[in-house]
This record gives sequence, C-alpha cells and structure tokens, in this order.
Amino acid sequence: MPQETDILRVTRELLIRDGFSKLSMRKIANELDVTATTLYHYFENKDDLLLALVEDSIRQLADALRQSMEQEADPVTRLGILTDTFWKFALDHPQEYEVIYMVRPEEMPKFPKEKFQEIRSVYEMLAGVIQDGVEAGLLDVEDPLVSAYTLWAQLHGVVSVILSRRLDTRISQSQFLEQAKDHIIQGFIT
Amino acid sequence: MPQETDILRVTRELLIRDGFSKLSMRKIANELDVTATTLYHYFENKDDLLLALVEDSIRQLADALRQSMEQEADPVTRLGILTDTFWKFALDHPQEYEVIYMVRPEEMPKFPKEKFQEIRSVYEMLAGVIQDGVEAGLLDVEDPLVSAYTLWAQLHGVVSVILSRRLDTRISQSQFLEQAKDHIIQGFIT
DNA sequence: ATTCCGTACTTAACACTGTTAACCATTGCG
DNA sequence: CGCAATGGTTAACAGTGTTAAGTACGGAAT
Repeated sequence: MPQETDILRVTRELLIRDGFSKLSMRKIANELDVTATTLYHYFENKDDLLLALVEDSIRQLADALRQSMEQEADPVTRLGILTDTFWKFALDHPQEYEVIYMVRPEEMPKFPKEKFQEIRSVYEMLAGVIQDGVEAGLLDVEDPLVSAYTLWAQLHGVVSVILSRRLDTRISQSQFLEQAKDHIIQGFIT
Repeated sequence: MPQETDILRVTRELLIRDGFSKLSMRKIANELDVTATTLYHYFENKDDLLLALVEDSIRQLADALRQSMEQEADPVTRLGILTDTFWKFALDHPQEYEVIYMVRPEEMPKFPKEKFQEIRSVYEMLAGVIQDGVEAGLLDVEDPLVSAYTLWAQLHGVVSVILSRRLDTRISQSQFLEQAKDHIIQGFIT
C-alpha cells in the first residue's frame, strides 16, 4: 500500500541512481513491489508525477534559501550568502536541482501555473533583499522583481554550465564559482 | 539515397516542428522515405545523431557571434553586441539553441570531448574581448578565460529562464533582457 | 565474363516504453 | 446483507531504440 510520498521518494531515488533517461513507470512500480498501473491511481501520467517531484525540489531549494536568510547580515552580504546556498544546493543535489528545469511547460499543456506559488515566493524573497539594498543605498537596480529574476537566471546559468560539464578542464570549479559570484554581485552594486 | 546532411536537416525540422520528446528514429527515417535501420549506417545511435546536431548548432551560434564581431567597437560595446547576438540567436532559434544543452555528456559515455573545439573557440573569442577591455583599463577581471565562462553562463541563464517559461507574466521580456544585460556588463566593469 | 566485395538498404525481431480497458479482492458503510 | 469505494491485478495497444540477417546492385579484379 504505497502512498504518494513513497512513490515520490522512490522516483527520486531512481532518478538519482540511474538518471533521467533510465526512469520508467515500470521500474518505479517494481521498486514498490507493485504494478505500473497502480501508479496511475496516484498520478495522471508520468509528467504529472514528475511535476510533483519538481514542486518538491523547488520547495527544498526554497527552504534552504529561507534558512540561510535567518542569519543577520547587510543586503550585499545576504546576496553572497544566498548565492552560496543556491549553488551548494544545486551541486550537492544535482538531480534534484535538475528536475526543476527538466519539466518543460511548453511540452506539457496541463501544466498548472498556479502551482508555482512556491517558486514565486522565492523570487519575492530575493526581490526583498534587493529592495533593502536599494533603500540602504548599496544597490542600484531599476525594478527589484526584475532584478530578482536576473539574479536567479545568472545563478542558474552558472550551475547549468557546471552540471552540463561544459566547464573547461583548465578552470577549477571553485575559482569559477568565486569569480562568478563577484561578477554577479558586482553587477548589482551602485 | 540520403546524405548525412539530409538526415541532420530532417532531424532539425522535426525537432523544431514537433519538439524533442516527439523525435524518433522511425519518424526521421519516414520523412526520408527510408527505414530506421538505414540511419544506423550513418550514425551509431540516436545520441550520436543528436551530438552531430549539437555541433552544428554550436557552429551556427559561433558564426553569428563571429559575424557580430566584425563591426568595429570598443570592448564594452562589443560585450553588449555579443550579448544581443547571443540572445537573438537563442530566442530566434530556440530548438536549435536548446539542443546544445539537451545532450548530457554525463549520460553519454562515448561523448568525444575533443569535438568541442568549436565551442572552445567561442570561449576564447569572448576571453579576447575581455582581455582587450582589461588592457584598455575598462574591465576588471582576474582571469579572462574564467570570466568568459562566467559571461556565457550568465547569458545562458537568462535564455534558460525565458525558454523554460519561468519568467513572471508581470515582467516584459524586453525589459528583463535589457536589465539583465546592464547587470551582466556592469559586473565586468572596473 | 565471372567472381567478389562493398554499399545501401530492407525485413523481422527483441526488449523495452507510456498508457488504458477490464477485472478481481478486500474493506468499511448504510 | 448488499454496495460502493479502494487498491491492486492482467493483458493488451501502440510506440520506442536497436540489431541480426538478408537482399539488391554497382564496380573492380581475376
């Protein structure tokens, strides 16, 4: 008698162990000692299952970011902390991070946009930090929300280059991350 | 009697028309009035075919970037031009751009790294512009090659957010792009 | 001229995939 | 007791990547 959470857990395990391309409904079901058909009583289809996984991943990333916000710091330092946290999460849990971008809304008509409340709250959190920085005269941006999206985009771009193994072997990952962080934050400072 | 180029052309057409998830060897073969097996005389397997497509896409992007470099300009202006060109290519040819990041080296053991001469030359081109900017006292970076990777990562991140439909509907795409460009380039300036 | 070889392609099959229709067994409720 | 819901099953459909084996044909060598 599997629960939705069991299915998600096993799906994530298989995803981490064997990769996205090897994931099949039958394998998930097998791991739960159940038939593939059973999964369709919990999720409409494979995409629906993956979507639930994406939401879960986003929530985990959001939690990590929120937690890193608890320590007191000035806005610029906060951006650095958020950057480190974002990258640490993405690199420590690559498959969990990647599912966030694996699900392609344009190929899934039934993608419920209202479900993205969680990630939207992250953007608003980032925008809040940026807003604080603007009010303290430390940052210079036109629209904090737009800048929050820009920040996320830049953070994701760096992760993406590393995870897709596009980083030159002559460049050390830590050097790349440090320099990228400097550039990104520098871009927001007055 | 199809040629390799015919196969690649049809593959790209199908990819653009029906999307990545709908692409199958049989459909490609069908379009060429040929059997799927025939394709295996030209490419080892589907991944091999996709890899060839990636290389082709990278070459097209590289050509566009090189061409945009022909007009004379100072390094900072050049970075802006390169940014615009990169984004224009990615958004005008989304599927062609996306295949670049669709092929995952870590899931393909037979991925030949030496084939990436083309993209490496792009990084060196970017590094050259940055180097010029450093020598002119306009830019402030530690290592131009590392910064070239950072720049690419940031450019890709912005594209990725747009193509994956993660941009808030309250934000206009052009405003996002302009502000992102400002932030990114600002990050490199002294 | 005939054998041989490589090229280009086919048929047929294997072992998978997502998905669904139809069905069975157990449980709790009116 | 009957009945509906719950949670699972079997069997099948249509599609996938891939391969072993075979055919047809053109040109080169003997």
